[in-house]
Amino acid sequence: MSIKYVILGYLSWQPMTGYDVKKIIAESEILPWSANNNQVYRALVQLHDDAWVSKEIEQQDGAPNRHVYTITDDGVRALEEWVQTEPEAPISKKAFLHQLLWADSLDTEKIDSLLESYLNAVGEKVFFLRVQADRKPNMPERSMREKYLWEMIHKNWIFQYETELDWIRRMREELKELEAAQRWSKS
Amino acid sequence: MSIKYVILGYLSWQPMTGYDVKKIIAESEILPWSANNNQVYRALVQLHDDAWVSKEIEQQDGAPNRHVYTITDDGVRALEEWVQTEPEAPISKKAFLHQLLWADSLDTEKIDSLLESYLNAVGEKVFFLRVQADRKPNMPERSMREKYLWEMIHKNWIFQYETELDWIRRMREELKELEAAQRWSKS
DNA sequence: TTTCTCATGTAACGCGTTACATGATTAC
DNA sequence: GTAATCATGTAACGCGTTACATGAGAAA
Repeated sequence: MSIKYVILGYLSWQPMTGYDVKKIIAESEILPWSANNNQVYRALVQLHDDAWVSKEIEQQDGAPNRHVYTITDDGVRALEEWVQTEPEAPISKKAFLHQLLWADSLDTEKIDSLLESYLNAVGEKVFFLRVQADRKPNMPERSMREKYLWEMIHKNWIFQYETELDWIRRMREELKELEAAQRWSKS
Repeated sequence: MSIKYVILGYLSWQPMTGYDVKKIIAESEILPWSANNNQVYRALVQLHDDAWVSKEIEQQDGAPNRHVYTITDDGVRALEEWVQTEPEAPISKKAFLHQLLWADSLDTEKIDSLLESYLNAVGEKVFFLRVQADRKPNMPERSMREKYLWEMIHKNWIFQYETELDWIRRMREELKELEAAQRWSKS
């Protein structure tokens, strides 16, 4: 997936330095990158090579010079094209589900406590998503519709994790019932 | 995430060759790997080096010899430990949402048709998930509980994509309303 | 005095992907 | 005759990660 275009997107909102971009990516709950220097600074070099951004160097003393990147007309066009590329279904990595596939060797209590841990992990994630959806840092609101788009995108993530929470709760109950039913049939 | 352990899991169900493993991964709707040779055959070499699987070579003529891998006691133990490792929240890559973030430069009709394409992509995915959840290929059912676990894992994926479909439908309606409201206020 | 923020960059490595390579048998 | 299935493997490459490297000023 293209971190390159995501960065270009933010530059279409405001001119920024690599350091700024890095911070936005690191703080965001919905951008799935770790925001390491390697990727961000390289992407900016690429964007500059493509002439999708221009670069201005602000002299500083006491700190390295700031390289401020600004989107160009070519960049605006490239972004608009990318936005219209054929949508693809999301791809999720649910490592825990792969663990669960082979969890039948554990007793039901152990499985239940694993599910509880999973519930907590997902719950925490939702919590931070909610906080960020409320505070709206680094969220462009250049029009009512843009504001709506951003809010819905945040809701998308919240809904996804809430669906997960429902699934966990349901599973914990049903596993208890299954266990009870089997104990009954054995005695 | 560890394709290595997923492969070990399947070997805990049945002894298999690399070719068999590859087919299972390729056919599965819920395993997120492309099942390329490089990964599968290397993983099997690693598992063998770890002594988590043993290897038997079946002589054949007309085709390469079959290398049949069988899980060892050490392997069973390693799998059981891995199953109990601390669960982590899922990580999703929703490339389309990143496109939508910067879609405010498009008119509402264009956005709607993008959403429609996304709806189709996700709808197709759900369809195949449903088919596979029904047919249950390569699904171990060594106990009632294992059967239940596998069914719930498939449902998890179906629920996730259905939540996505609901979100898309809602968004398409709300965007139309927003558009109408704004046209009203302008005239 | 230690830690945080600002600000840029490089090196080494892991995981995953596509494509390449071989070759017999079976099905259409 | 062409394509799919069986069956093993290697090479090149891209994307992402952690860790390394530097260095000043401000805050705790």
